[in-house]
Amino acid sequence: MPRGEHLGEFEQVVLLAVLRLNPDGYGVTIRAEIEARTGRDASVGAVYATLDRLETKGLLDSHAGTPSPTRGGRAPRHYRITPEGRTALDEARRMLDALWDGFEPGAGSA
Amino acid sequence: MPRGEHLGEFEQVVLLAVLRLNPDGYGVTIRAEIEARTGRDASVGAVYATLDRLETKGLLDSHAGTPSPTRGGRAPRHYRITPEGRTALDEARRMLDALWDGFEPGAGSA
DNA sequence: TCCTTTCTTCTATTTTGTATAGATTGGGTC
DNA sequence: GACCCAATCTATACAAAATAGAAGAAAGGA
Repeated sequence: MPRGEHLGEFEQVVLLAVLRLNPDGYGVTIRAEIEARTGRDASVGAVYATLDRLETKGLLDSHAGTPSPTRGGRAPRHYRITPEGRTALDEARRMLDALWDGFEPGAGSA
Repeated sequence: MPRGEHLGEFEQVVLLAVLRLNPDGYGVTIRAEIEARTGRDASVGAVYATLDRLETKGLLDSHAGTPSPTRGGRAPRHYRITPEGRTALDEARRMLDALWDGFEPGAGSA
């Protein structure tokens, strides 16, 4: 198996959050989405580092936004998922589904 | 990851394979199960290292098996998932499901 | 004995994940 | 118009997880 082929756990989470917010998500809202959906409070640095890595891999791309918040603030950097990113996500999901098959979550018995 | 809170990507895969093989999986068969189900050819070292880490965390436990293969061979170490392991798996799945919700895989563009 | 088979351990290295601190930007305030 | 403040991103350092493959160990047969 060629190296660097799989999405890390947090990479999947971030990619999914970007997908949900498409195409306007940026650092702060992405982090908020993760927390809102999963209850997981990721650090700011963790989010940006992962976003950056994902962009380097071509799974995400970004462009500067216009700074128009109610008061002050630096221009946000918006992220969009690329077709490659979407494919990687589907692939990761397919893999997990194949392993879960027949063992639905919560089915403690057996 | 604050003190063993989240499962890594490969940790999830290995845990799931152990669950499927419960309670008789061991290194070699676990690796084979992963390959059979996902097509992913994980290295031997990756599997054992992960198994070990998972056991240290209490998500898996192991016991020596009896060596009864058709011909020779060292005794295998069997792995079973613990209730904590099962809980961690359900939690990881719940998190991913929450993020996928409304964006079923393969649904390409809106 | 020693060879073969099956399975596990070990060590080194790269990739991912996390935290903290700080730089940058633009608007408000006086 | 200099200064402060809040929102956002960047840099750096380090910890944990993932990878690769060679080496070691135990059991049975020739």
